[in-house]
Amino acid sequence: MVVPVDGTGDLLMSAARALRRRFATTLAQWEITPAQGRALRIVSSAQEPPRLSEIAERLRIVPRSATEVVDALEQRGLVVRQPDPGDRRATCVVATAEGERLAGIIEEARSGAAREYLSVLPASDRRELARILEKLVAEG
Amino acid sequence: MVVPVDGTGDLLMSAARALRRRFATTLAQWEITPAQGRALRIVSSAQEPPRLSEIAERLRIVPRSATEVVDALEQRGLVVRQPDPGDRRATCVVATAEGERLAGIIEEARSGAAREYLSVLPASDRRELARILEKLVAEG
DNA sequence: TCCATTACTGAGGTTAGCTCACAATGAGGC
DNA sequence: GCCTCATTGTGAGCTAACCTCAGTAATGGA
Repeated sequence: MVVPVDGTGDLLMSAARALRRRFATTLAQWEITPAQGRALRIVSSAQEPPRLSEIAERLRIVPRSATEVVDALEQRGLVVRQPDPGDRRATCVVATAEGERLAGIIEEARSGAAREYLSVLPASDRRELARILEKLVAEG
Repeated sequence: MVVPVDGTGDLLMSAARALRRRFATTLAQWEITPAQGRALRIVSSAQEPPRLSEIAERLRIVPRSATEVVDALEQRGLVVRQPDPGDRRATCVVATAEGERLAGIIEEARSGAAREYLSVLPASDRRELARILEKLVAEG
């Protein structure tokens, strides 16, 4: 029998899983899949309208699959495709007003869920956690 | 445009994602799916051989699907089904010697990946991180 | 005895990913 | 200018891993 070593890695995964579940339930309210949510976030938070291939890259899926994610968002009126002015092969994806609005709501829900989840920690621990994770993410 | 608030929640998710990716690549070596890996872990780390329905519950899948996960593990000689001595309707799943061996190897890979990933932090930060996450997971 | 529980099986659906092929476009060499 | 090759998005079709629903069989408990 393998003795479970409940190491820091497992704790990290557990905490992230708990947070993801909380967030997923709120996300389900808008009948939006995780990939669609991430894509909308990418589109609405970008300085320049990202190309479809860039969205694919950031979602870590192949471009062909990103096409469908964007299709879904476009069908719901959250984004529109626009020809890239600099390269007529490419299409840029921009958020509509409605898309921006929903992205804002979702962002709020996301940060709300995180705030709530982390609220069991004293402020000093929260600061400490943020500092350490920042270092970890930056280096790793 | 939604301004991304790179809060602690996002950092937590990023760190976990990075860790999962590292681990997934090593896991793929044994041609084992994530669900199979988790099931094997459940089986090999349990005090008592878990029932199929318990495995399903812990994997958060329906029993019908757990049957197939266990089928796959059984076909590869990693686990065997045994009638539950206390309730002959139920079947318990126990790891074979080979299953225990593989579970140990995977566990080692998992903790190795975590150790490597966390190694960019000084020891004091690692301790602090473990302490805080422990509290977070316990409370949340 | 009768009903609930536990698991297995088969059929069929859904979802989110994948590859392959192709048309349109861009870009560099001659 | 033209030829060739790379890039970009997408249609067609596949797969893996879930799901539901319906049915069988054995067992447990009131």
